[in-house]
Order: sequence, then C-alpha cells, then structure tokens
Amino acid sequence: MQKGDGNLLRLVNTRATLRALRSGDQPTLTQLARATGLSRQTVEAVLGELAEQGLAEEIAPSEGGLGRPARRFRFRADAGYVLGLDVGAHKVLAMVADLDGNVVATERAPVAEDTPAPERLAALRQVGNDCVAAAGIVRTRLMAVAAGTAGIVDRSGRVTLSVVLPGWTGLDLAAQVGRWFGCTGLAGNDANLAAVAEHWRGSARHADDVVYVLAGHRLGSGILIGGRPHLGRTGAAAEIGTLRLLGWEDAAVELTREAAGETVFGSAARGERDGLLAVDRYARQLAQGTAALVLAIDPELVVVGGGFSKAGDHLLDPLRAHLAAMCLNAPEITASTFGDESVALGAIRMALDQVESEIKPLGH
Amino acid sequence: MQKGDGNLLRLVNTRATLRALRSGDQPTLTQLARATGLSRQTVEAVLGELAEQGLAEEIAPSEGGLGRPARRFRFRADAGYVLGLDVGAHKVLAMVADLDGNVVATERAPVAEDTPAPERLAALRQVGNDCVAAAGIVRTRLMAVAAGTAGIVDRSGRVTLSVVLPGWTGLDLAAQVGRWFGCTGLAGNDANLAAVAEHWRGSARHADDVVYVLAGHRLGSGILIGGRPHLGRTGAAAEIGTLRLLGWEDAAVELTREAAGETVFGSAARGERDGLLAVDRYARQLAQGTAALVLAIDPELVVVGGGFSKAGDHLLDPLRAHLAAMCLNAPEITASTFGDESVALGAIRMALDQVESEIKPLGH
DNA sequence: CCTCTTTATGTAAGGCGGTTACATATATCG
DNA sequence: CGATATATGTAACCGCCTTACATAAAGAGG
Repeated sequence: MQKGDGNLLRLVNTRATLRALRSGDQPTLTQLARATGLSRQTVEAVLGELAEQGLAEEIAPSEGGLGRPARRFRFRADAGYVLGLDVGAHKVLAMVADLDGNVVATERAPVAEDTPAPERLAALRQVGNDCVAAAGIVRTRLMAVAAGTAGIVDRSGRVTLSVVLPGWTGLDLAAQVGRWFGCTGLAGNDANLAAVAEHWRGSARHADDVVYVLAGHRLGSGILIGGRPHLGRTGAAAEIGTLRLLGWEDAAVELTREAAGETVFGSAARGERDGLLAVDRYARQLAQGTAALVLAIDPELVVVGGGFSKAGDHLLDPLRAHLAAMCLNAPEITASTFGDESVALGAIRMALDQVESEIKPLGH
Repeated sequence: MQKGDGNLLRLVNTRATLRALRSGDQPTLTQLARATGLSRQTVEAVLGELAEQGLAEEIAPSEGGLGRPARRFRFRADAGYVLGLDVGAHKVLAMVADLDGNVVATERAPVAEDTPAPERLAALRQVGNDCVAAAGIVRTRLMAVAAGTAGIVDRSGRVTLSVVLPGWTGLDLAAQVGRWFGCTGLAGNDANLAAVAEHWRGSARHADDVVYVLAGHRLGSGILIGGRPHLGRTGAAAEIGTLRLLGWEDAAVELTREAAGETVFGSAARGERDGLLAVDRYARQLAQGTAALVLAIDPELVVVGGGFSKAGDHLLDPLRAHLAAMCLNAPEITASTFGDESVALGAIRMALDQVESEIKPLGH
C-alpha cells in the first residue's frame, strides 16, 4: 500500500466494521459482513485486530437458531473511559463515560461566582477525581479528558478570554486537565460543547447546522456546522454579544435586576401582565442576537439551553415570534434536552471523538 | 478491493498524481514519483489511465541533461472546458476556461435593471454562446457550466428568492443553463461565488474562513467555511440584510440618493468634508452588517468587493475603523482583486470542482 | 573512440488486502 | 435419521503497490 499512508484501506474498513459492530446488537460475522459490504473474511481479520487492541470481543454463540451457531461479537465499551468536565460560574461538574458514551458516574460541586482561578481549578480537579473514583475505575483507564468552560477558547484549548470567571484568561485548560489525569487533554467553549451534546443525543440529532443559544443569567452561543463546532480564527465564533447594537449583553442583566429569573418566568406562566412583559422584553433582545446568528448561518435548527430554557414555551414562543419577524423563513426552535449536564456531555463527546480518531489498524 | 468502493486506493493515488502533474512543469516520471510519494510504476500506471481519458499526455523528452533522458508528461488542460456565467442587475457576463482555469474567452453585454426574466435569460444564453464561439471550441467540449446570480439560490441551483431581478424567483437556473449547453449545470449566489474566486486566485488565497462583502449599489455577502461556500439550510446564509436593525439595506440607498457613488468617493478622495462624511456614514452602516457576520463566523479575512470596492482604502479605512470598534480583535480587511469578473470566475471554479469530482479511475 | 558515471527506464518478484468459490460443520425440522 | 438451513473454514485468485535488479541512453574524461 501507499508508502506514507500506511493502510488507508484497512483504516476505512476498520472504521466501517467498528461502526457496524457498535450499532448492531452483538452481531454475527455474517451480519457484520452484510452491514459493512465487506467479505466475511475481511471482517474476521479486522475483528482480530480490534480484539488485539481490546476493542472487540467474541462472546458465546447464541442458542436456539437454525443452522450452525454463529460466532457473535461485541464492542468492548469498557475498554477505556473518558472524562468530561464543566467549569461553570456557579458549579463544577464531572462525568465519566465508557467508550459507548454511557455515563457511569457524575459528580458536582458548587463554586462561588467570585472564586479565584486556583481554587476553581482545585475544585475541578477534586470533582474529577471523585468522579473517577465513583465510577470504580483506576485513573490509568482514562483515555481522554475534555473540559468546557465559559469564555473564548482557542483551537489548542487555551482560554483566550473569559470575563465571567476571574483569573481565567490565559489559562491553558486543555494542557492542565491533561496533566492532571495523565491522558490527552482537550478544552472548548461551553456553548459549543452543549451544542455538540444536543447534536449527539439531544434535540439536534437530525440537524447538522445548528445555532445553540445559552439563555441564562449569562448569555452564550455556539455554532455547529456540518455537525462539528465551528470555532473560527480565534475560537470566538458566535460571540455575537460584542455587538452592543444587538443588546445581547443587556438582556439578562435587565431580567435579573428586575427579579430572579425564575420568579419572572413563574409570573409569566401564571399569565400575569408584568411577568409576560418582562419575558417578552427578554425574548426580544435574545431574538436580536439570535437573528444575527441565524441570518449569518442559516441553520436547520436553533436550540435554546441554559437556566432559562427550563421555562420552555413560555420563553420559546415569544422568541419564535420575534425571530419570525426578524428573519423571513426562520428555522425551527427547540429547547435543550440535557439542560444542566449538556456541557459535560459535550465534553464527553469531544473526548470520545479524540479517542476514536486515534484508532488505527496495527500494521503487524 | 472493497466491493462498493470500486478502487478507493487508485482514486486517491490518481488524485495525488494529477495534483503533482498539474503543479509541476512538465514533470518526469521520477519527479512525479517523488512528489506523490508513490513508486514510479504506480505513477506510470496512473498516467496510463489518465492518458486514456485524455487528461494526460506524454511529450518529447527534454534535451541536454545528464543521464538517460526522462519521459516527460503534461496535464492536458485542453481536454475540456467550462463555462462561467454571471447574471447581474446591469450586465450578463460569460467566461470560458480550460481545465487549468485559464480564461480563454470573455463576453459581456449590458442589460437594463428592469429587464424581465425571459429577455435576461435570452441575453445570458446569447453571451454564453458568443463566448463559446469566441473561445473557438465546439459546445460539446464544455464539461460543466455554472452561473452566479443575485438572490437566494438553494443547493440544487434554483433561485428561491430574488428581489433585484424581476421575475427571477422560482427559476431553476442550474437546470436551465445545463440544458442550454448540454452539460452539467450549476448555480450559486453571486457573493458566494465571488468569495470562491477570491479564495481560488485572489485576495483570500491563504484564508479558509472568509466573509465576503459585496459593496455596491446593491449589498450582498457570502461566507466561505473551510474554503467552501457555506450555504445553510435554504441557501440564505449570510443574508444579514434582513435584519433591519443593522441598517444594511439602507446604506447603499442613502449613498446613491445623495449622489452617484463614484462622485462621493471621488469627493472623499480629494479630502472634501461632505464626501468624507458620506463615505464614513456608508462605511459605518456597512460595518454593522459586516460586524454581525464577523462575530458569528470569526473569519480569518474579510474581502470587500463590488463596485464601491474600487475606492480602495478610501472605503476600507473607515470600514476598518468602525469594525474595530464593534468587534474586539477584528480580522484583516482587504479589497477584492477581481472586481467585476469575480462572480464569473467563481462560477468557473465551481464548474471545475464539479468536473474534478467526476474524475474516477476507469476500472478496466 | 571507448569507458565510466549519471540518470532514468524496463522487468520480475513478492506482499498485503480483499474477494470468490467450495468444502465442512452444526443446528432445527419433519 | 436425513433434509435443510445457516454459518464457518480453507484455498485460490486478483488488483494495487513496493522493492530489487538488470538495462538503456545520455554526457564527461581519458
């Protein structure tokens, strides 16, 4: 095969086999062959390599079928684990998942908004360690760790700018978490990772171009293009808040000044005039920033997450109305499915992508 | 090789060889082998297939070197041609290029702004035919044709909406031009194609994420992500003009109402107070829409094209100033290199992409 | 003029990855 | 118990690519 490319074909076929293996339910050799379009022999050889790497395993043949019992295989989701972290303004959150993305442990701890960076990092590390312990695995089984955080994060995983978390700017978060847990470290913007989570298993499963709006006391946004986060030159894509004209930054401030957000949404839900008006004002300002993103990207879907998204249609309906007025042919708008845990889940997906990208056929 | 994929490896190697063949200057077999990382034999075999398809050709070996004379090859750029069209408000423009993208003929004709669709189409067809004739080729040698037009064009090449060209909405432009010229037909938004042209050979050669702003009597914009046009769900990506808040649509109107744009820029160039103020107002409004796109996409580069871009820094400098005030860390801003012909050039690149995507190894 | 050096071309052999074809094994069903 | 269905194992073969080595054609130097 090609000199430089060391086994392009095997790589492709390995990926195809792995996909079939994971999507099927303990499939047989013949089923895998049919699913991948490869010959039985090839699938067998690939499975051999995967078994050597601990990624596949033959299990006992099934009882009670017609004909010779088929050899069955399964993906060894427990061959390794990944850790997803979320460093927020008020909490740190950690989740451990196996290679199938099944979450096996979750740990969280509250953090004060004005906590300085070193303590926040210590809390993050602590919650990460606790989570690994709770998952009942040793740290060496972690294959990658990813962290989501508020602020602008560049491609390398360094925090370029964070106005929310004190002392956060300049932090090399990816390298930091990598060192802590002795594996590849990654980091990304929280809204982007939340979007990734929604695209993986949430509201945005069937959309590839997505605008994610994080609507809470803080406003944030993320963009998925072709199912992958769009970072831009500096990692600042979707940071529409900077354009004062759109009133994006002011929205939440205003709402929280008037009252605790929850109270306002409760009031609106009860149909009280003041609450309805406040929510509508908020939705309008939210819509202005969202409209700018929607018009720029023309996404298939807008997902609204963050604390206020719990209000559901009480927030979404006015948002839909305002957005429809601002963009002709506005896209569908839906609420996030994961709420609080979406950032950590997105981090898990990011870590899994990293792990999967490292799977190579071993060239004997 | 794989059942479905009929020759993945050969396809990859064919592409690699083709790239090396085209970038080199009549390279020898050995040079090609070195450039592609493939063995000489493989390259030889691939060239054989390419020669069968008329895409490569052996030429006389070079004189006067040391050692046995090497066999030389060249890419047959004249194996086929593509046609690029631009349907504007005031003109129709056609260009024929060979497979290397060398433009061999250009034809244009003025069209009145209020020309109804059938006549505009007739003019387009006419100018296309004239251009093919001027290129001195028969129509059957056209391998693809692409057209750029103002308005929203969906993925299939149908005009979903055009407010500028009367009767244009609903037109299946791609199919139309394909029928006319008896080959694959494509169509796209003019600003997007202009961006493609700039990325191909113009100001945006070294940038993959680009925002293109068409600044003329009409305003338009296009987005390149990863070097390719980003269309969005309906093809309306970058149509930021809809957001009235940004005053995008009003900008040009105002400028043209005050005076012919050129006069204003001339006045500004002479340092006259009125002209400078008018240009600054225009630049400010232009910057608002541009800022929204820049913040959403975080591109590496903003390219300004369209009629007013001829004013150069007289327009760009105030634009830079306003943009810097609106986005922290604003990207570089530069003028288009192709001006008037960028849309047709982008159409040519689009057609070439289509042709190149169709190159497959013939499976003997 | 002949030979050496340099460069490149031809030809053969072999490996890797994959497929097809056919014989063989092990269930259930009548 | 054999017929049937299903799946496994083995062998032969083919395509694509690479390495290795012999051969060819030029200039350079005696």
